[in-house]
Amino acid sequence: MALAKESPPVSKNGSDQEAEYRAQTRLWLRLLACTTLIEGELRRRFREEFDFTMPRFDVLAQLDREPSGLVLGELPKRLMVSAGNLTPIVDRLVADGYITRTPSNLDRRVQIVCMTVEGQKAFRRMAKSHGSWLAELLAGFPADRLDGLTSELDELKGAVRDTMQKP
Amino acid sequence: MALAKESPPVSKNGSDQEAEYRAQTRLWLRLLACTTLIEGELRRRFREEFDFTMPRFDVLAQLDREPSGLVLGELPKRLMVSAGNLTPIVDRLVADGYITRTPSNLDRRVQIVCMTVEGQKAFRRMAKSHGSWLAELLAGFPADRLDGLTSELDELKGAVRDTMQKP
DNA sequence: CCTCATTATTTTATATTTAAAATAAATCGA
DNA sequence: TCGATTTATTTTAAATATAAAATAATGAGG
Repeated sequence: MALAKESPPVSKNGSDQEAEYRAQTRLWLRLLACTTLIEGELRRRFREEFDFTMPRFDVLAQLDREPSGLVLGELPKRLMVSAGNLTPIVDRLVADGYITRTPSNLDRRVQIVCMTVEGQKAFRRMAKSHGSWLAELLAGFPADRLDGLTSELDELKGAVRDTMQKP
Repeated sequence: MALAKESPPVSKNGSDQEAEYRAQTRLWLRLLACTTLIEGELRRRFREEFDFTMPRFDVLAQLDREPSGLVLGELPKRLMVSAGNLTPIVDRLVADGYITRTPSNLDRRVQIVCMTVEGQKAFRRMAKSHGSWLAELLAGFPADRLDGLTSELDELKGAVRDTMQKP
């Protein structure tokens, strides 16, 4: 591997560094603003229309793609839901009849969660609304730039994840 | 006003619409993923290093730019903190000696909050860490594309806000 | 004045979130 | 097999979030 010649200068002078700091902060604030704006509106509508929270919807969304069910412990890995948080969410989804939770025969620590038929119906109804709400909110953004922005964010996500995994 | 000739076709055919839905959903999922990834890491570090939450930091950040203090009711407008939520946050910042809260003489309903000297010191210390953490997390993203991405997100935010304000 | 509507803030009730401790079951190595 | 470690999940405790009701002060009209 080439050790020297890591393209541009490795260290930056003070004011370059400052400028980069500011640009990074601006980016972060915009990212946060966009997300909270959209998330707040989606959450509000989910609550009003379906008395559902986003994490509950996310759990159903995951199970919808796994008709044979999913090991409970898989969900915190795929979603932004902590394990401790998952228990009451699953409890309520079971109580509402949207999913079932059955212990595995092979390993009695493991719970397998699976969507019920009502759960599937409810999920599809909600997913449809979710899609149209999103379309409504994003209607003012040019459709031909959706993919470009998505790619940039993909790259950003990858860069952040790489940095976080190093130590 | 021109009624006809709204540039491209007003309605799209089914599969175009579907494709746009998917592109919008992908964008939203990336946006959410980036934000939660960075936010989670920043929150974790804030808590570990300073025993501080982000809303508490945000309040100090606002007050830092207003040396003469701010009317309490101004904060929920500027930040993503609801009014009911603000009370316990401010209570604790007062208890910790970072800010003061004094009723206005002109209107006894109004509270004016103002940063203390200790608050300023604590804020600057935390803001410095915040900046360097962000720089660390975003180091893998090309510096010369920070501003471009920020502009795109600005536009997205504007588009969403416009849509939300219409009804 | 007096009442009604508005505004600023707090309180309340309920839900959710997180980290960390606890429980419980499985596995591995001596 | 025994004991130590790991793994899956739940429980707990503290903090926060939300909406909605309550409180309190102001101001505008009649």
